[in-house]
Amino acid sequence: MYSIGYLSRHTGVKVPTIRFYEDKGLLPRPDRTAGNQRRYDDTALKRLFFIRHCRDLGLPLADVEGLLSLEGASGGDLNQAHEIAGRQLADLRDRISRLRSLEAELTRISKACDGKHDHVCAVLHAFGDHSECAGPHAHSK
Amino acid sequence: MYSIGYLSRHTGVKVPTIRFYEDKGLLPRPDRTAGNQRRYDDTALKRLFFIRHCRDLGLPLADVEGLLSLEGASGGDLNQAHEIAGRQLADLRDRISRLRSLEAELTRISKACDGKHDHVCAVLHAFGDHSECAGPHAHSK
DNA sequence: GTAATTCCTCTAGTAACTAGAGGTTCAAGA
DNA sequence: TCTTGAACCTCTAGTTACTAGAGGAATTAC
Repeated sequence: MYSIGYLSRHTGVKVPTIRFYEDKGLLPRPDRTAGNQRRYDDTALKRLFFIRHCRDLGLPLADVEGLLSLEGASGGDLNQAHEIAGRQLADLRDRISRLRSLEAELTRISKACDGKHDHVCAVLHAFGDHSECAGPHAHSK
Repeated sequence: MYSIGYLSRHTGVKVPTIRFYEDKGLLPRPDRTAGNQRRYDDTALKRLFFIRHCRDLGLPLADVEGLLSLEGASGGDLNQAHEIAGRQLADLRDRISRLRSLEAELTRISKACDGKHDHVCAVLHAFGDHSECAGPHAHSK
């Protein structure tokens, strides 16, 4: 049986965050000691690893919950897992392409007046001037 | 003089968000009509464009505030603007590289059991298994 | 036995908005 | 001038995914 601190150290998820996941229903309520402290087993440890990995991959908690609910599912239900992975991938690619155009523009801005910024700085101007952007850029997420 | 709705339509910033920015001190409190409605001038319009552009570039509001406070500044103060642009650029590049490694992994996961997902799905397995990752990936932002 | 560490619950705060309730003002047409 | 509908007002509360802190109890190490 593991304490919450042990879980935290081994998964890299902070202690308050573990409690937060419990609150949200992502982790089942664990057994408690006589003194009311949480004690976890290996199943909980694995589940927390799973959550952490999904979060690292950028999945929102709602999707993680969806995946967790598929545990032990079979057949058609598993299409949901594929769908989540696919959706996430598309989202990721979109984010990357948008960030790349932002990178191009920031590079432009940063170089705008290298060194020689006297009285009216081109950087400030560039931040304010949308018209110089290479392409359209939606709100970054 | 422009209404808040006009500002919204012309900058693409939603009406409640404009009020929010005013609350946060990013936009000065505008004049009001006898009936207490906000009326803006061109200066406010430009300022809002500036804010929006910065937000599109991914700057947090705190940084936007910093840039706005540099208005009319000269000499050394302008280094701050460069610093913000540079910092933002570094952050962006970091995000892009992390997202790219996530993309690689999600691609792997998505292909894990194409079509043939019978009873224990590789996708679910892959989501839970950190050890198969190509490289380390910190929490995506 | 005692001291240090870890744990408990609870509230509130973060960023950057968004949504809704309930009510007022403005602008345009009849 | 009157009326109607759109746009405006303030205020509260909700969103996501945590994080921080207060005040106190339990556990662990020596």
